[in-house]
Amino acid sequence: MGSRDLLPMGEITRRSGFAASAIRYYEAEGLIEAHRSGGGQRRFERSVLRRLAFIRAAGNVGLTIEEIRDELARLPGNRTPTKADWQRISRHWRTRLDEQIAALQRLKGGLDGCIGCGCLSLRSCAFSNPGDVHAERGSGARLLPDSLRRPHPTRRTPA
Amino acid sequence: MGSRDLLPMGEITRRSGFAASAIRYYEAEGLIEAHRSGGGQRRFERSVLRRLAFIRAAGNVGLTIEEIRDELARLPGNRTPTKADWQRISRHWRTRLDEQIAALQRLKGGLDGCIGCGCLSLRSCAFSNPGDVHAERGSGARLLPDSLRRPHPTRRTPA
DNA sequence: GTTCAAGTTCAAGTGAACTTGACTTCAAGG
DNA sequence: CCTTGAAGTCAAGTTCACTTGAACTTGAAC
Repeated sequence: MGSRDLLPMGEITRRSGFAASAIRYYEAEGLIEAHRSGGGQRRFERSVLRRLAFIRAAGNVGLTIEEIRDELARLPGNRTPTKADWQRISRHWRTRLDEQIAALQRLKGGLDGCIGCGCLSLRSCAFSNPGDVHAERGSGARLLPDSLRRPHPTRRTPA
Repeated sequence: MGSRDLLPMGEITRRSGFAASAIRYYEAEGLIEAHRSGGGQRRFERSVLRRLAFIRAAGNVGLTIEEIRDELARLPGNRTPTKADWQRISRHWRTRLDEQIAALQRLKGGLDGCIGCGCLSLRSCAFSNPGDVHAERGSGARLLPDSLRRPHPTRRTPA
């Protein structure tokens, strides 16, 4: 079937909601592919709209470009994701989401306990203990998994 | 009571878990205050440990430095947060956490519906519709509130 | 008095995910 | 042919929350 009717940039930006610069960036990063017209203009296959939808969804779930690239790389070629593809991916994302939800609920639970306690003392408040009490190497129960700990580029290993 | 026994940097870093550079940064940003010794060294009041605990907690909830500064600014001076302070703040955070949790659950719900549907077509998949269907001005149901939409510095107004 | 860990400042770097600027070129209409 | 708007490139800029490095100075202990 048709490898004809390729879509120009404008169509893609309009239908995907991404800025042209983002589209180019994704191409440069290898998340999507583009053919070229006689002059150097990009011409996209219809399937990149699906890829872009995927990218947006994955981004919303909190995957990095790197992770998204990996995930996409497992879908052979431009193939429309199969049921199996989708199930694997869904599992991945669901796990992530479950973690995030659980983390937030733990945090909220701690907060409930805190209301009106006037604490926020370093030793007793569930919100802030990572610093003082069992200080350095956070072995104890982390309230937030790294995935939610504020995507701090450099903070990674607080050293 | 003691406005004596001020704490030096090392004590603060040890007990708060923040790096010295972070402490200095927070001072520069006006989140905390410091006295100075004869030479120029910082001497902190005990209360800044509480402030730092607050900062860490707030950061974990996802507040930006800007927001934390605002919140702190409402606590008069160095006053130990009162019950009322805490209740207001807790409400604020709880709201935010509730939003975040709800958002993730909506997302997960959409994902459940998606499993095995083989969709991710731009028009039907709950995960990716913001782009295509009701395109531009996202008036429809957002799956993710801005608070979770990936703190994208520049993405703010996708323009 | 000497030593040296602990402290200081200031400028510059980091990483993620794009955007912006400063042009140049393409493609379709008149 | 000429204009116009959509598209191209490439380097550099942006935001956030810090960290890092260089180049000193302090201050508590011996």
